[in-house]
Amino acid sequence: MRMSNFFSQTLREAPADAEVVSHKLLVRAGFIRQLGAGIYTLMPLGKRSIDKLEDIMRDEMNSIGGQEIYMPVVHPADLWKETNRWYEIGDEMGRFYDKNNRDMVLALTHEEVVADLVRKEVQSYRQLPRLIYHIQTKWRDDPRPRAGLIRVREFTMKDSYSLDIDEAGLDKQYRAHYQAYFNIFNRCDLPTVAVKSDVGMMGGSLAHEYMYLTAVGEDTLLFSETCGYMANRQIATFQKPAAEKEKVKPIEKVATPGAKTIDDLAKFLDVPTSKTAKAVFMVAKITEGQDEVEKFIFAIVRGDMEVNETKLVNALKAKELRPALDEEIIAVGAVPGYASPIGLKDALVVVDDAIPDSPNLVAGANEDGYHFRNVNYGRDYEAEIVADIAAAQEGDLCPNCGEPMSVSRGVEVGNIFKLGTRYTEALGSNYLDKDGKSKPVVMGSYGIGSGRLLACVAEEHNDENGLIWPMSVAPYHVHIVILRGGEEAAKKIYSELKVDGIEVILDDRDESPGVKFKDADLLGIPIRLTVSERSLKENSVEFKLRREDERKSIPLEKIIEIVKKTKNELVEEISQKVSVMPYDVAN
RNA sequence: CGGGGCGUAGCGCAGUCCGGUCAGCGCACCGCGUUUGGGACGCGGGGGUCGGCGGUUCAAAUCCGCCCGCCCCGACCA
Repeated sequence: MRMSNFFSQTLREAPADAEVVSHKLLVRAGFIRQLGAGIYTLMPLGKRSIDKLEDIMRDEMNSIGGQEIYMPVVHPADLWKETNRWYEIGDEMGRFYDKNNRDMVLALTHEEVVADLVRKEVQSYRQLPRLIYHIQTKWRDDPRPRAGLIRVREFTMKDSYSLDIDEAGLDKQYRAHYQAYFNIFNRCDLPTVAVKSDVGMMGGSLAHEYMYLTAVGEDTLLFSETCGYMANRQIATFQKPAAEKEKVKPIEKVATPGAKTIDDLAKFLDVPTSKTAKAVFMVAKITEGQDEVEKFIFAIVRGDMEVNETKLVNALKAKELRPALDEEIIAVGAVPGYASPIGLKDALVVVDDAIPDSPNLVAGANEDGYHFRNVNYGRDYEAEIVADIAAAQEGDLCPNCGEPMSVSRGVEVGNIFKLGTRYTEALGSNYLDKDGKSKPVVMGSYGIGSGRLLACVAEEHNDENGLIWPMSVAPYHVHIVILRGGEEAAKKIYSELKVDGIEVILDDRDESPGVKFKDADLLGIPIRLTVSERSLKENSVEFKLRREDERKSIPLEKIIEIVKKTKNELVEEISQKVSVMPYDVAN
């Protein structure tokens, strides 16, 4: 490609909107342009890199038996009504009407379509197992897109779907993906870790997320350096410090004027926060069939802990959870700041599993300015649900090894889910087994967002001068800078490399050397050649790797060979990063 | 959805408090010339409904109201 023909330009300055480095550089280098919040155009360079990522995904999917298909972005809502997700999913779903006023859905994902396909195509156990995948646009109307391509609303995803006769078959395909995903990320030179995750809106029994650890990530991970335990904060568990065993004491009302927060209260009564009960009021939307009901939730954790809303949602099997309004709190007979589980009406009480083991806590008295001492679960009040609803925090003890855990931020670049029969049962996607019995197909679903992956690779590989692409992801292999006097020789090298299948940018623009070098650094093509009068005088070409400072002088007659060899070495170097990862469900 | 910020030329910004030569600067872009190994220089030039609508006023980028858009934090989410 001749740079004089480029559609995109480089920018000396990044848009003020861009904050994270991958966003700034991808825009400045001309890989992407923004159209709206969380909506981006891929420019020619970006498109080429995305194609490379997607081809790596295809390769790995094919190698575990995947067959590529292509499913629509626009779905009739009926299908989503059948699985109930039309009702369960909120604003995140893009909905519209077609000309006949039929409800339509913009695909957030494709489980429904797969299950529909399966019920039409698969009749017999002889047709299983299968693995299908596609690379397609999704629309998820995320409340807060951010950080360039890292979190967007419209995005392309590779998603695969495994189809099996039973759990054992699913487990096999799940494990195959577990490894294939590491292969994909390694082939993009992106370090990732797999952590167990919440199953979220997908439903299902087991899920892993592939996290790229970076400060710009929006997920928080808890991990133990001692044993290697790692989990998303959403589901991370921890060993809760046991409360001292003590005799249950009689309940006692105390005046606590002005002590509305746990800290105030602990100070005022001179007790540790672990001797208090923290009340959190939420309103949950819970789906009952096609109906939605709102329930007032009174959640209680010990004063030294925080409520983890994901855990709470899961404990409640709720669709949505929001903080309760003051008037709602008052309506159930509670007093904000002095709330108590004792004497509530119409509230669903959920207590953390550390509460029943924690005697004689201080809790509100449901009366302005008063608390109770020595409140005991079981004696003074009961809960509808007792579950782990406390959030793990830095320093909490690892559930595995008991050592204090650290936290890290990460971006989820991929995920794998054991869906089971959630969708196939809902849609009647059954097969006949050997005994002629009808059974639902067992599904798994596995996704990788290509744009997010590109952004993460950019985030990982850059310096103050620009991007530094791994050979496998680079839009071009070689970048030739023509300086004065180098025109003819450069064009000859360009043509010869192209004939040999090397992808080359030729900077034939009428620009000063400084501009050309700056742009070459910004674009981050792995190999740079500089052809000039100066180098030609010595019958040579300057050769430089983007990631290194060293410049070499290569004789003209050897340059093609050296470039090809280097390109292959860089490809090989990346493939060396692919290795077998231990599969650890416990983690 | 809550909190904060922003919207003036393709990009980065000044001007807005205090209404009136404020339609401006740098980069980018076009022409000519010089320059040519790390974002060159000179001369000349093109480009903006000042996010939109409404209001106040003799006069609005500037004041008021409503709306739209974008970014950040939180909630939420893959």
